Amino acid sequence: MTTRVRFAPSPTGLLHIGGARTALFNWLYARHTGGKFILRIEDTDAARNTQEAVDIIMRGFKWLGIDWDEGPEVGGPYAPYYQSQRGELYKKAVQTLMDKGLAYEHEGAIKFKLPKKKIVVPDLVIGNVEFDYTVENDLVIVRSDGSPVFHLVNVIDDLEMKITHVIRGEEHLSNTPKHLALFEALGATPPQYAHIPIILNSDGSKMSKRDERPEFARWASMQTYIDDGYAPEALRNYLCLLGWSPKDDREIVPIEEVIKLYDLPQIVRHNARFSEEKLHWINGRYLLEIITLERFVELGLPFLEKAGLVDASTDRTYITRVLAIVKEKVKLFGDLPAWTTAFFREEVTLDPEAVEKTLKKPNALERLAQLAAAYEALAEWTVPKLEETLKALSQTHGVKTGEYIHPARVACSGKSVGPSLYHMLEVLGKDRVLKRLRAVKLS
RNA sequence: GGCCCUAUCAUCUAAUUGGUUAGGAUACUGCCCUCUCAAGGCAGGUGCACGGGUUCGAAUCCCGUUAGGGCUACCA
Repeated sequence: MTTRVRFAPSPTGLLHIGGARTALFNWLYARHTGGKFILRIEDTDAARNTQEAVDIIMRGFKWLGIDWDEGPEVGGPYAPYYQSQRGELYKKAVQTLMDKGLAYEHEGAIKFKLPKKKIVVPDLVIGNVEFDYTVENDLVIVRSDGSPVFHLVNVIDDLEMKITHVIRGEEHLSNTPKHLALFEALGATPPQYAHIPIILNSDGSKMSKRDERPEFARWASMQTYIDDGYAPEALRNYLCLLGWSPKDDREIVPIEEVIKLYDLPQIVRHNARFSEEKLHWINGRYLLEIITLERFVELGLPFLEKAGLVDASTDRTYITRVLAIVKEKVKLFGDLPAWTTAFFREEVTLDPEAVEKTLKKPNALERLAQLAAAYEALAEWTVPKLEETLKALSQTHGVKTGEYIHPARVACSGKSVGPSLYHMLEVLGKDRVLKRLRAVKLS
C-alpha cells in the first residue's frame, strides 16, 4: 500500500518554523517510502483566511524545496484540498453519525458521543499511550452556527483522502483518542500516528510569533530565514537535525541521504531547542563548500538588487567574478552587500576605524603612492603579477608585505577585512585601483 | 488542579539496544597556519537531573521525586 501523508496548515499569514519542520518530516517520510505528500489547507475560519495567507505557506515550502503531490495548484484525486470547499462531506458524515445514534443535538450544537472507555493510541514514535476516557465529556463536532470543528474535519479529511500516516506535532497527542473514536464510529480504520517533538526557543519556552521578545518572535517565522539570507538547503539540513540524526556523526547531510536514512521510529522523543548559532554554522558551511558558485549567485543576486548595488543592466559576468571572491567570506546572504559594496560603487567609503588602524600609520600614504606607481607600470593585470609586483616592492624597500597590503586593502575596499587582496584588485581593475590608491587623503 | 509526553555536556545529538576512558557537532579557550577577517588543523574544559530498586554489572530496565512541554474550548 502506498504511503499517504499530509500537512494541513491553517493559513494565518505566516509559515511557522515548527510547522515547516513538521511538513518536512512528513515530506521526508513520503519520499523515503515512495509515497505521496499531500498539502491540505485548513481554512475553516473564513474571516481571517485569505489567498495571500495560503500563498505565504506555499511560497515557504517551495523555497525550502518541499514539493507536494496533491493539493493547491497541483490538484489530485481527492480534490478539493481546501476545507472551506468540503462542507458537504462533513455534513454527510455528521448525518451518518446521527443516524447511527452516535451524535446528538445539544443547545444548537451537535455533539459526538465519546465512548466511555480506555483508549490506546499506538504511536510510531512514542509507543502505546493509554488514555482514560471513562470520565470524558462528549465532544462538540458542529458549532451552533453550523460550522464543523477541527477534530471532525481533520478526521473526515484524513479518512476521505486515505491518509495512512498522520505525522504531527506532539501537542496533538492528547487529542488523538478523540480522533480514534471518530474513526471507529464511522466504521473506518484509522491511520497510523506519529507524534513528533516540537521546537522550543533557545531558552526552552514555546516558539511563538506573538512572543513579546522580538529576538524570539522573529525565529518563529519562515520569512525571517528568507529575509536574513539563509540558503534553503542549509535551513532544511538544520531542521532535519532537530529531532533526528543520521547516527554517524555527520552534521552536513545531503537531502538525498536524509531521505534514504529517514524513518519514524528513529525520531528523538524529546523537544529540541532552536539554536541560531548552529544554524548559522551550517549555513556558513553550505555557502563555503556545498553550494556551487552558480547557486551562490542565484541566491545572492536578490540581496544585491535589494541593496541597490546592481540592476538588470549590471554585467552578469562581473557580478559572478565579484561573488566568486567573497563566497568564502559570506556566512549569510544578508551580509553580501557589506562585502561587495566597494565593487559596485565608484566611490569607496572608508571605514573610520580602518583608517585609524592602517592608513594613519607612519609611511602608509607613501606606501600607497609607491604601490600605485609600480602598478601603473604593469602591463598584465592578473593575480600573480599583482602579487609579484607588491612583493618585489616590499623587498626593495626592505619592509614586510603587510606594509603595502593593509593600506591598499583599506584604500581600495574601505575596510580592513576582506578576501585576498590580489583577487580583489584583479576584479576591481587597474583604473579603479590606481584611482583609489591615489585618492586617499587624511584630514 | 486532572490526564499525557519527555529527561545524556550550555545547545543539537551518538552509544551494535545491560559491560564504552560516555563519541561527534555548535559555542567557548589556547596553539598552529596566514596579507586582514574568516576558514582549516591541533589541543582543552564542560554531561548520563535526583533518590531508590533489579542485576555480577545500569546512561540503558522498574518505581518515586524534581524539572520542562502538551492537552484539558462551540481554537487549530
